[in-house]
Amino acid sequence: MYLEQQKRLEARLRAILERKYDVVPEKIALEQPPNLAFGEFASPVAFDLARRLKKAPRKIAEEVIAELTPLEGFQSFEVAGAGYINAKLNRATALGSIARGEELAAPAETGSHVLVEHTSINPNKAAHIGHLRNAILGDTFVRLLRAAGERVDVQNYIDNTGVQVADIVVALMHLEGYDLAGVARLVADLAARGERLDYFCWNLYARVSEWYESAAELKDERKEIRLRTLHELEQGGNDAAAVAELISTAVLRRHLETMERLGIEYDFLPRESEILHLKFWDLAFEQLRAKGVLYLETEGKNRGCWVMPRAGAGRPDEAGDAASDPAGPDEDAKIIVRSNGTVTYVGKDIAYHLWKFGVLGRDFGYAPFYRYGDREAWISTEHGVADHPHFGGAAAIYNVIDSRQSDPQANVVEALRGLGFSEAAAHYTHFSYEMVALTPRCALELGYAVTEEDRQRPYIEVSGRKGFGVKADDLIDRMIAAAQEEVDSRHPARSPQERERIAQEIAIGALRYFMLKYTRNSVIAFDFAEALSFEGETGPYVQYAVVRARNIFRKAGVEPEAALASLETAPLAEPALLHGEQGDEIWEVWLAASKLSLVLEQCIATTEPAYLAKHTFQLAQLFNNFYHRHHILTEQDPERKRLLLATAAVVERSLVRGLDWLGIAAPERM
RNA sequence: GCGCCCGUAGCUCAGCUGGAUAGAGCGAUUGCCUCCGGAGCAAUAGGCCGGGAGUUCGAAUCUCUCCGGGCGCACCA
Repeated sequence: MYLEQQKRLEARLRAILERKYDVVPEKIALEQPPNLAFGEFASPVAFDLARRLKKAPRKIAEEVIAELTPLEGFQSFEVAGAGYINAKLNRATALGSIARGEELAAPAETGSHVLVEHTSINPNKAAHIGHLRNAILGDTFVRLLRAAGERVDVQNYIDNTGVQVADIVVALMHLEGYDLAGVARLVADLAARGERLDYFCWNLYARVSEWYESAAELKDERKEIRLRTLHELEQGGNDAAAVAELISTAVLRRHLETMERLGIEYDFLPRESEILHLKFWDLAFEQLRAKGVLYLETEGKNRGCWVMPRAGAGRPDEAGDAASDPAGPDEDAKIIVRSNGTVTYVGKDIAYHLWKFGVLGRDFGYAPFYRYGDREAWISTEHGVADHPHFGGAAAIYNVIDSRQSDPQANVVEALRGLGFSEAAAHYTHFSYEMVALTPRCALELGYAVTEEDRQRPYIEVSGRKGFGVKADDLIDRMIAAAQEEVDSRHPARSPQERERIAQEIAIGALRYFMLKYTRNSVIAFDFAEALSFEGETGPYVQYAVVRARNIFRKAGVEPEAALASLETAPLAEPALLHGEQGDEIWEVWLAASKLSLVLEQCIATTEPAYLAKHTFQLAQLFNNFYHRHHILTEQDPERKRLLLATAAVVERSLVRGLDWLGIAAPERM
């Protein structure tokens, strides 16, 4: 993962500190100096030592440097500022290391089994831009984990028996008057006309939400229909459940198609219907009750419910039995089983997560559901097929869920901990992110009625219930159209098929980059002008840098690999080419290109893909700058030309790989 | 009321475990095609990093507090 030189410097620093000052630092801090003039690495260790040794940091730095020199691969060391130890690499040697791809060496397979859950859209309407952020973040993180050698299963949880699906069933059967056969015909008709079912449901869902509220005197009656329908779905074996199955399955297929346009695939689609029918909850309840995580409330407003104390709600362990607490019932406790005996969402989620960690004691049935060229996405069923892969039983899980759900997520972790699965609880990560909202301007542009109050806000929350938002496929369509227009005008001579493929790669690159460039806890105030931009800090900008590099190799008739290999067989004869003003510029590009693995590691440690997006942009920027200052093909000095070509090659390699981890293709032309 | 997130240039956002002159994109102004394609490059203007206090050799970054904005806290999912 790192350059040999860096490892060597760290080891030597550690040895010096131990021998000379008798301190054993946990980690040797190595930073990247703000300016190349300070060298390639800088260590602030002298500052820490200064306090402990009551000695001036500069003095310590000098002493350390005296012991550092000489060090293989390094040219010199010096004290700078208040006591930094700055290290300068032997650039020509380091160049060889980078050209060989030393720091890119594939990491060893960790063997651990990681599970990432993302997307998880209610299968009752079209996916919107908020879902896109979720799926793109999740998919990118999966790519990062796999790049780091993890074995990852991707799951997309399908809540096919929840209120949202129930609402659509109510809309079809009560509002529209369809029966089961009628719904089947409707689905077939829409498909025959090439209409998107999820779009049809988008409008229907907004209408039924309105219907519940519209007539005051009928409100209770309509809510009653909804509740009854929900129970019918949970029980199964009736027409309402059959309609739900029909619609949710068809909408799910649409969601998978939408995501496939963005290169997003899943391994397993666990459904809530199986969690119910296979009675996952019964097993979870046994464990929860036996371990005293749940208790039956006998007093107060939660009387008759099985509840769980909330995390951080005082001393749950101490009293042992919170119900007998002299202070009275814990009214703030989380209800897991209602007084009517039904299980809440959190309860089902606890059972599901016990399965994820392989400690439930029961498995799903599996059946193939959706084909991706050479592989299959499996779905849960009650009985399943005999021959199937096994999912679940993960060592670590990541749940990509927006930050609004952090409370229920915390409840699940608390339950795991209460059951004694502290290892599992410690490897449960809520991969949280903020929502995508619309700017008031964007809402008006789309023709929505915006209240005066909303107009004053920085952004307005998207709402599927109100039908307020930008549908994922609409955005993708618009982006492809915009890219297509550009490609058509730039490459009229290319075949329509090729132009279309390039336009798609650019559009997807722009969309994925747009969703990834914001850090997770920043709310995205969506605006078409920004999303549709292909200039500046965008995916196409990075793609374009790759295209430029490739154009050079095409014209030169050289392969990038050969340009790099040339530095391995014959090291740079004139190290001076890497020094001076021009040399610094070139060397800076190499250094940035070599940081890819470091960035990958950082992205995983902080569950933040945005760092990689930023990094690829910065590298592309450095390269574009380099491209304008150094004209490669007309370079007369052969040794210098060899260096310039290799520079383009190392950038091309690094960018293509980084983009691949982001799920962004690098076109041959654009 | 309690919890979580945010407040950095006109706008949208970066700023890694506190560290060397606070960065980028967009927008504005001005340049750059005898050149590997300009989806590009260069330059200029623009910031008491929301206010205050504290910790530290050193704070945009950590702690407290106040102000402003967002989102959660249901026998909904």
